[in-house]
Amino acid sequence: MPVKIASWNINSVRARIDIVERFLREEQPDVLCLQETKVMDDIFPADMFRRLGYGHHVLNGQRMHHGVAILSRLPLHEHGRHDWQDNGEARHVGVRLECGIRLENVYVPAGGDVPDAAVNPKFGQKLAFIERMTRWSDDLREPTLIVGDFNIAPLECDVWSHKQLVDVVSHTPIEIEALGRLQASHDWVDLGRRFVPAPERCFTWWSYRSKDWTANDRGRRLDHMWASPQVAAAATAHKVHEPCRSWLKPSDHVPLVTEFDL
DNA sequence: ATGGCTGGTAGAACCAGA
Repeated sequence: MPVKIASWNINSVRARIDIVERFLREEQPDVLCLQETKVMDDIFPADMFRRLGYGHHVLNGQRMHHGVAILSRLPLHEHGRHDWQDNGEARHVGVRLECGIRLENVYVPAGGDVPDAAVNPKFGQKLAFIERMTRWSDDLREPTLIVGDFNIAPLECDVWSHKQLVDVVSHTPIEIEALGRLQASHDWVDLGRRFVPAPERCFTWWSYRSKDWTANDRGRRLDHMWASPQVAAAATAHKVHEPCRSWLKPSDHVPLVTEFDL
């Protein structure tokens, strides 16, 4: 059975509701995972999703910041949410699809400005989040797809300039090593690089601060979809939906879309 | 010229993102 799964850091689902609708109409994913919804569950803009046939909602939101959501045309069964920072922030929710696979939607902390846990606690929290995810992943035995904003660009070709970003949070060696341990803990397959082999350009985020994001293309690959080996084997197509970065009032991230034959 | 912008919330000479 073909299943199409999308993931998008939306940077406020209320501010972005019109382009989310456009994306659903044009792309027709079966399941949409959102990060940075920035809204409490009781005022989540659920009507648009229901109107378009996405009647199954699993929400883990909070006021102002963070927040994740899974909207689906297929039945979902929530199986849990982890607080991998142990500080109450809403950054994960997991569901099971009826075809059997688990789907985990995660928003890894950005980590602040200074890549030194001694002077910047947010950086330490980011590393702790990844380490706790790794312990969770160690024990995982079911076929799983984990998607979201990992806030780490692991490969040299995942940023516009490795040399200029090597000391910038999101591309530092210590973060990349932590992400590598997470990947090794379950033999996770990086679907982005399965379908777009390195060193081909594959950015998913461009700063708002550039007047024209296309002009110098200073992007990073911060968003990812990782699959258990047997789920990865069922993937038939994958893309980064770059045009969304030019839509009206865009998010600074663009969606990832993967098709499976499950 | 990688912070130059943006959203939420308050009503900011704010905070946070990455």
